[in-house]
Amino acid sequence: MATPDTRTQILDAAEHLFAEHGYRGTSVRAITKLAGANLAAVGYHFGSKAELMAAVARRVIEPINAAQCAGLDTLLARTPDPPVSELVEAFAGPLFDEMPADDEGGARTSRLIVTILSDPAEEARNWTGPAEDSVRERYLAAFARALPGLSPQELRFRMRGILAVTAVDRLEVHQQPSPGCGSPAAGEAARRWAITFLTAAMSTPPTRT
Amino acid sequence: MATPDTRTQILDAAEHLFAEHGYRGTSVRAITKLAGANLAAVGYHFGSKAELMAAVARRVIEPINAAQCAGLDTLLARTPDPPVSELVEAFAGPLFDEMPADDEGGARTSRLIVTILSDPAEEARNWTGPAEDSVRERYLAAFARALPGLSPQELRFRMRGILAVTAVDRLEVHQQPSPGCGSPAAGEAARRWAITFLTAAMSTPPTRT
DNA sequence: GATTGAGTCATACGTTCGTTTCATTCAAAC
DNA sequence: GTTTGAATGAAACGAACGTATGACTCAATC
Repeated sequence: MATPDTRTQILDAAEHLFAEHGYRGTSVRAITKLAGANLAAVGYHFGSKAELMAAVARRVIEPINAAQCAGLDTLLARTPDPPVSELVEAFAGPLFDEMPADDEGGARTSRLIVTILSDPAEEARNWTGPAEDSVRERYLAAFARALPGLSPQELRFRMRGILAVTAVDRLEVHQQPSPGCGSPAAGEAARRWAITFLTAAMSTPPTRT
Repeated sequence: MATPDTRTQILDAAEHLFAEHGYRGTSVRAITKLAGANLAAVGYHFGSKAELMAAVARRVIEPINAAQCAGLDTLLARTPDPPVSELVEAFAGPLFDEMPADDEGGARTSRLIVTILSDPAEEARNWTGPAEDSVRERYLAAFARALPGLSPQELRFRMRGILAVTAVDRLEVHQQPSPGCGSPAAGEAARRWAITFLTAAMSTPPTRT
């Protein structure tokens, strides 16, 4: 295979290192060294370290967002009121598809997503575009129809729960791998466990006030 | 009130800044400046920045662990088989009690716990002692009795879910505060939402295999 | 063959970092 | 009054950081 251009190699190296050590724990020098590129290449291709981080985040999030969007389209084409379980699967499924437990790239991706969501450095989080908000708002509306009587605040809380469970699960799988996990079967099992767990949580009646 | 000694003031300042900017995003100079102490005081009282972080983490986690432990003791003193909902409350409750959304110290604490759990810096991660593992194992056993038929792997998955939901919820509250959140009422609401959400998720039958 | 411009390179700049050193302070012990 | 030792203070260390600069390479264009 032809070696990719410098820009791509920097993106790959940055994705690897940002995922493992976070934004502040990764130096431009380490990135360019791993990429086999010159130190100044980051400035030339991306402008700054922060903009490189944004590019890395976009490249990872975009396919997940697209899959979530397409999944919702498919559901809504069939019925205007999809059941909770199918909404959960359409939303959480792509998070598993894009970070399979059985290949190394998936491990990096899951770790990187946690970084993007929780890194204390603002540079790691200030990258989201309108596309991401749009998808979340669409799911929010669909869940609101499927769960009448749930206050908007509690619904928001539950949607955060979906992200939390999927992201943190994938994180721990690779931080302290247990025997047998990492196989394709284990990845598929985790996916179904998550759907079970989250469908039950989302479907439960509103908290009595 | 008498001004606390330098050591305590450094701990307070470090807790504040580590919570807000993470381990790598906080400099010893910023800590000592906020504490009104000399730069060398950190080295003198704690040895290094990493050991200061460990001291901060211990001070925050210990009361939570103790409360989780005591809560389980109380339940088990009443019945050898507590219901899932009460186990969930005993486990997740202290996480909310120790980080109330309505006071500033609680806000700091919640952010700090997320830092401890997820900061990419190695110095912030590998600090948990055997006491923390012990409590988790005890809850694991109690949940296993309350949820017969659930495989150990799926139970582990669900326990991770509890931590994920509580931690990430408290994180986002302070990352993008929405109007009205931060009030005592909102903090109490989040606590009850979490119990509802997690009890339903934990109680659901095992995934069909 | 001269020109151009994107890309790469070595290098340096100014800053900030964690840590160390050594002098100084000051209340308690002798 | 002298000694002692914990605590603090001012200053400096070397290393690593993100970024900027200017020269060089080299295929494409004229």
